[in-house]
Amino acid sequence: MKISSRFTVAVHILALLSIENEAHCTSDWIAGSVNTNPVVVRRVIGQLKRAGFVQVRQGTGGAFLAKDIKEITLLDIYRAVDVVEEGELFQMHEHPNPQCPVGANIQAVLEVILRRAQAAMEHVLKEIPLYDVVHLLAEKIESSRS
Amino acid sequence: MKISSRFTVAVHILALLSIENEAHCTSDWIAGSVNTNPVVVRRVIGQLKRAGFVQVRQGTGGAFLAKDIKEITLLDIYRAVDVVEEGELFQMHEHPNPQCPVGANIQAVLEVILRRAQAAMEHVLKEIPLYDVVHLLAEKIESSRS
DNA sequence: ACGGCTGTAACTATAATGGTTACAACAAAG
DNA sequence: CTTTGTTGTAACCATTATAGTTACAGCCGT
Repeated sequence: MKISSRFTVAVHILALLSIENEAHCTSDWIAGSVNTNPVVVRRVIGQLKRAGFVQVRQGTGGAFLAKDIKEITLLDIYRAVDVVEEGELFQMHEHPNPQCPVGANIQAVLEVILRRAQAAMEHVLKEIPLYDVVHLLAEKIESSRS
Repeated sequence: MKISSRFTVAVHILALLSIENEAHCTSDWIAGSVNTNPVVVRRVIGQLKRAGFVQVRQGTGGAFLAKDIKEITLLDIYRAVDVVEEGELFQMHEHPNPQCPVGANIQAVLEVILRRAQAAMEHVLKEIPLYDVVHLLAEKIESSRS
């Protein structure tokens, strides 16, 4: 099972807004870069808006960044698009038998360990500001232009 | 999205085989502890068998451990039950627009970062032998008996 | 008033999960 | 050698999430 592409799409959108900040970034135009449907883009942008990362111009349209890219981490984005519940990356089986000593205790033991594993993954995301992604991207774009 | 409970069920089963090693561990009996259907248990055991962690007695039935629990890590189990593809915890969107500088380069940038995040999570699992789980479990069982 | 864009609802296809029934193959016990 | 209990696997189902799509009311600048 994979973590929904909503997350990587959200990063794509934000990086796009940062790099093409002159353009009139409509959902249609963004969808062209991501290669998906404009409605999918609007849905993700809706979540980014609620998190305060972007704003959208009413009527005339177009999204733009509403927060410094040094102050948005990948973890913030990951949380904003709601791809993994807090502390619930791993699915436990519902009701192990409380009569069985193993069934009665396995969940408590596993929960501690699995939360730690999840936290390790999320910690990596937390340490990476969107700024880094944008700058790695800018470098790559630069070098591929040559 | 959550990682399939096949993983936690597999850990449950292996811990059960270790702790109740006297018992005649049929899929029916194990299913009673996990609280699921025996076929679900047999499917998981099939994967654990392929990985060489358990053996099953033909005809008469019953599974038992085939490897030292100090030599099985949670990562091994996680791999055995095939819950997350190698390096693909995060879903990328299929074909970002190669004409767009962002679309053309975002995946390469994200892949490095996201693989690192996944690796951090899996590293935690790698450091935990089944032995630790079984012993934490045994302690808990002991203390809840009092 | 027009035209282009957004936000959202509603519907769809696809895929994975976990549960269930069914049954052939197998081996031990009588 | 037949009975009994178990395994391995196929087949099917309900449920859920994802991602794409159509449709349309509402907004706002021109």
